[in-house]
Amino acid sequence: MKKRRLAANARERRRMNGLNEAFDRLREVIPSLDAEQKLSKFETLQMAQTYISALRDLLERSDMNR
DNA sequence: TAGGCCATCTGGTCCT
DNA sequence: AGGACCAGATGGCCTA
Repeated sequence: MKKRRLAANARERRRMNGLNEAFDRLREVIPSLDAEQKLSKFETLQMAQTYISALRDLLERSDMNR
């Protein structure tokens, strides 16, 4: 049934939209060197991981000073 | 114009 | 059964 396929396509499109919105939100919270042009999805994940590691590091250091 | 990034379609599999 | 999730294929757009 062609109708079902089309409906499934639409759902998939919506699903990917949700995913992309999540990527946009993630881009907003990670600092990027040039705010100029946006990071690709892959770059976004990489930067997020790097950023989180840096913050975790910072946290550990500040814990040590108390 | 070749390579990177992306959106969309699709069929398979898993979950409810 | 039907929806959610996933990965592969394909084609379009942009830019280095």
